[in-house]
Amino acid sequence: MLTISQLACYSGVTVRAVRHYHQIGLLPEADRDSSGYRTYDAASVVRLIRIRVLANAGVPLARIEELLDADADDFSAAIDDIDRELRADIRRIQASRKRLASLAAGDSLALPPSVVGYLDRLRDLGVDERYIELERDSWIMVAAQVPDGIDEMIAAKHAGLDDPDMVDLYRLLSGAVDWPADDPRVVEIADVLERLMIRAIEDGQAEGDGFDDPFVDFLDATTREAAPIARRLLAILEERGWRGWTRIERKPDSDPR
Amino acid sequence: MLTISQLACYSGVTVRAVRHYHQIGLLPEADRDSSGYRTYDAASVVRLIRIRVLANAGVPLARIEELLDADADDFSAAIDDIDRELRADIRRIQASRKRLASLAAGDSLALPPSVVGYLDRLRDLGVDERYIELERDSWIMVAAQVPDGIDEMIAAKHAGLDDPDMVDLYRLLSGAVDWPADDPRVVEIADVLERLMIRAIEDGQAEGDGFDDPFVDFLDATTREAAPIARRLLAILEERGWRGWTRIERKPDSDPR
DNA sequence: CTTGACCTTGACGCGACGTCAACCCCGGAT
DNA sequence: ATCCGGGGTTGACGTCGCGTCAAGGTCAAG
Repeated sequence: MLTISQLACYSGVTVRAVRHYHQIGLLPEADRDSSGYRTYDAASVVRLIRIRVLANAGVPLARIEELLDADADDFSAAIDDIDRELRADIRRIQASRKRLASLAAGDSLALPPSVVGYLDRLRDLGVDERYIELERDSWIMVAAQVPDGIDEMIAAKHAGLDDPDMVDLYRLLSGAVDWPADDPRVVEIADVLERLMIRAIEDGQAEGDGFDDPFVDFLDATTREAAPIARRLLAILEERGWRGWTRIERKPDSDPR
Repeated sequence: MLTISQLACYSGVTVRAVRHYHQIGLLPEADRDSSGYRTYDAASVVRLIRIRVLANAGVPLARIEELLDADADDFSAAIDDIDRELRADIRRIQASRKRLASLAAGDSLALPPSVVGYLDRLRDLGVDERYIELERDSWIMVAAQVPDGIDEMIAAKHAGLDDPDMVDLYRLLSGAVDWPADDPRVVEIADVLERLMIRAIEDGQAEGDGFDDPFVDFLDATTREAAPIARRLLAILEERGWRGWTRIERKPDSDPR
């Protein structure tokens, strides 16, 4: 008769594992000797070795019992099933590795390459780094919201930069992050911006953006918090009949001028 | 300002996950409104999205914080490190899959192919299935104990079957599993067995088997329990100066005849 | 008689949350 | 005023396969 540590040794498992198998019912509770020690025999060793073989092959403990006394067909069906799960595990990890690799390749922690390219272009235009960080954060949120539409949106933004007014706008905004809330130059920004918006609507660029309204409101609110001047700018635009910043939209009751 | 579910929605995580990140300190505890609700802003969304990007790339939560504000070198070093771990995970699972495949291929739940072949040969010799099961269980234990030596041992057993006495022995043992404990034919078995043992010693086959003594004792004890006749057989051999069954060995004080 | 190596049960810990439970808060309909 | 449904809050348990510690009882040997 064997003690639990001898059983464990001959079966190649730890004592703790044996007790665990008892606990979950995989190994039936063993007989006890006069002082309460568990006693085992060769049959226990053989059963435990079989359990280990299956466990080492990646079979979950909960499924081992059914395998131990399954006929050949059920057995191989179960094996197929388990192998499928193992393959799925591997695929999951490989997907992680791909994402990890794209992070290492420079994806600026949540930004697709197209956005990185766009921000680089802004940098080339001389836009202030602090303003770029504001844009970047917005793009991070947008990319998380509509991951499939992001490249298209960025393409549209690139096209927008062909308009000198847009370049002008960025130059103005870039400096404006420091302006006090009542800086009068804000009107200049509003003028440029309004021209751009009117042209965007004429060109039919102000179509569905795929966002839902609360998200647009949230981005607008974020913009308002971003710099002292932002609140004023949006207020002026609102006076002139525009609705927000994120989405180009006229207020329903505004005259078309 | 956002509620927790809005934050979760914009960041692509579950509410529970957000609270979990609070709990482990990955996301700093948010401010509360008058009724105790957590309130969030855009910065929270951005941070949470970054956390998700890293988590989805397989970075353990515990290591995400250090990555969020690491410089490029530390970052890519950490990424390499994590990728190594992911590769190790994959290798582990693939090792499991290999073992699983060899199970499906017929490895009789813990038996290497060489042993299966040997047992098949016994079957061909007409050995009773019940006796074969006894041998099989012993081989399972032996294979678990000395996995690297098993093929060599089986080769030696195959060679042993060239001796007609060995075939004879198996025939006798095969029938003997049913004999009552006092069956007189046991002497016949002892005679054959003793001839074989003497020859084995002469041929130098009784060398180190790689087992330690307690394991040999255990196998002997198991043998004694296996059939009614076994105890008698071993007792007779002991009278004649032999020590056990698993290991061919003379008792130290026995005359060399 | 002590020592050290065994055995026993019970419990927490890991990782990343999912899933109750029990209760609070708020706005809208009855 | 009340109810309802859909938010929010904390707290706790479950997952999986054990490792590890705690606090004690048992046993063979010196």
